[in-house]
Amino acid sequence: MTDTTAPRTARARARAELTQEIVDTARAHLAVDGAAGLSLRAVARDLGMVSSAIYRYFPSRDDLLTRLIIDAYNALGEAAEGAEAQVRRGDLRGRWLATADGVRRWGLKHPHEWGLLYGTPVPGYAAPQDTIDPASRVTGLLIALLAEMHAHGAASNTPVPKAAHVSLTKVRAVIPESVPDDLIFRGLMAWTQLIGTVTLEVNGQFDNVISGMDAYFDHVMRRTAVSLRLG
Amino acid sequence: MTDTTAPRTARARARAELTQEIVDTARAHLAVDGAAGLSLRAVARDLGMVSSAIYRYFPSRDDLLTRLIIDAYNALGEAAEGAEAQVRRGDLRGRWLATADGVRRWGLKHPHEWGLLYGTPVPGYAAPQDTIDPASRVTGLLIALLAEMHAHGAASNTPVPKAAHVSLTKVRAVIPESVPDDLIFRGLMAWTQLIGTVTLEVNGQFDNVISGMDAYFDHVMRRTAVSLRLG
DNA sequence: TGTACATCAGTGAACGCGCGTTCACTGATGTAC
DNA sequence: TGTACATCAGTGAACGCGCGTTCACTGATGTAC
Repeated sequence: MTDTTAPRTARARARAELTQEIVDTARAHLAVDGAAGLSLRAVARDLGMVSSAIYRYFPSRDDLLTRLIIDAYNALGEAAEGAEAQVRRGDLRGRWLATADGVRRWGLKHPHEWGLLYGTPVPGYAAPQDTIDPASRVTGLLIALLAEMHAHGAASNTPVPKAAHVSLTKVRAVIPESVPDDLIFRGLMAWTQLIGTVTLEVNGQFDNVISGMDAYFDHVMRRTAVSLRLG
Repeated sequence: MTDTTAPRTARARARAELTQEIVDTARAHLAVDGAAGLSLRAVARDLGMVSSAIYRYFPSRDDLLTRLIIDAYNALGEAAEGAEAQVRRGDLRGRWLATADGVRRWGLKHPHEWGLLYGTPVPGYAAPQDTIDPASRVTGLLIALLAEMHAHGAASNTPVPKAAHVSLTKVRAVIPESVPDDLIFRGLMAWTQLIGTVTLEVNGQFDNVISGMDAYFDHVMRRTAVSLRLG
């Protein structure tokens, strides 16, 4: 009857629970006030603790912020993966559209967390190494798609100028070697179109420009699918 | 010998100069600390005034911020227009590339001002009407290009689904009627690609992904030109 | 051209607020024998 | 199973900081006659 993975002692269990409560409360504050307005004292107040007590759980405000960023990347990753997983594996275009839709939905639901990931960096905060893995989880989906597209013989071998080829050196480290330059460019541009469209929408830049963002986004992502040769 | 447009009295002249000094100092602070860190007291300190003196020039911090936003839109507009004006009028593709390059250069030179325009909105700040005109100055260039493209007979009349057509209702108010839906979508997507790429670069999202952003950006904008049918 | 009054810029003190972080402490929980 | 000591969570006070904004005031500049 013992929970094998659960923390053994009551103290450890309480600690895990309270840590989670702190993170949840902080996330709620983030959703209302944005990253700049996130305050340890306010979080402590909400939990009925004294502000210094937080320091038993997080050594500083920045560490709490890091935790929120990691959680946000994972939540976005899960949302995208979940949406993408609904689609028949062979339907590459459908998988792209589902990923895009999942990403957008999550972003609209969590605008301030979106800002934390893709918006203006928080002044004075430098993201540590720990955020890299969760961050790449989201892009992993797209890379998998590109690899499959290539394997299924997508006609996308147009050569690319030398300078443009060289600019891909770093990104090649995380993409299967066989994927040609041309396809990588299409992928990066599709990715930028997706993140850019959602960011502009979240920030309200389309407010007086587009009527009916759902239809607009859908059509834009269909066109992007075409440019990915998934049309 | 009288300056016809200049303010008449010494007082008015001093006022105009100091107002400008306040704005310049504030912009310098913005460049270092970002919008959230912009403080009236710090600006006053730099100018050797007492903090309350600022209120003779700007009724509140938000009004100063509004002024900075308007100036930034105008500066970006000028940078883009200046770059675009160098190109022979008939060379539509060259004009697009020059515009893109001008926009990027300005963004990289003024990352925090870029963030003010296209980044996460400043918490608690609502942009007033006065910012609309300067904001549309930047997009005006692209709209002019689209109109000329159409006039020069760009083949871009592929019909667009009903829902997508409807989503363009608002934007149609600022675009010549003759420009077809298909071309508007190409334009909006090119715009998003441009703003998105610069935003991601300014925020450091390409740091461990792309080596040689100049070449990357150039190639991406050439491809975008192709998708605009300027290839 | 000179005087009287109105306008305005800048001062200095104050209000009221919130923040991150440190530190010595009490009392409860966990561990080793 | 019971006791002695070590670990840890949470307290409350304090440090030192910065902020936006208001207000009564002085002294200089501008305007009307």
